[in-house]
Amino acid sequence: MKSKSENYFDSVFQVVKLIPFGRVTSYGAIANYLGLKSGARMVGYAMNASHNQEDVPAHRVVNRNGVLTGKHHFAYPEQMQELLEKEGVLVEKDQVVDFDRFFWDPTKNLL
DNA sequence: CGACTGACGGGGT
DNA sequence: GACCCCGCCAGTC
Repeated sequence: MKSKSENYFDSVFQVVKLIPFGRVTSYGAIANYLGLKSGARMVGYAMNASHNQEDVPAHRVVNRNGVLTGKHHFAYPEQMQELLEKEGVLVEKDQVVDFDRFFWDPTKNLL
């Protein structure tokens, strides 16, 4: 089932899976890592399919503003914030506190 | 086949 | 600093 596009989603999933505990990243960063530069939206789309992938911590993926834009897509909106706070990432007003500090860039995972 | 939408980002006004 | 518009690509109506 599914189309060949599944491979594209899989690529996004793999990157998201690489996000360390207590870290967050942005859609644009993942898109850039995949070469989709402006395809940040596609990353969010892929995350929508991540519902079938428990190993994909979509809650660690926020927009470049550090805002939990996709919280509404979880089982319940508060789940995303709860999961992040459980990992030590404080969220206030649907926004990650010290986002720049917790930000994890996939292109820097080589470090 | 055509048009709109969408978990975004960047640039311009 | 806030607001608006465009682009990108894929999926759905």
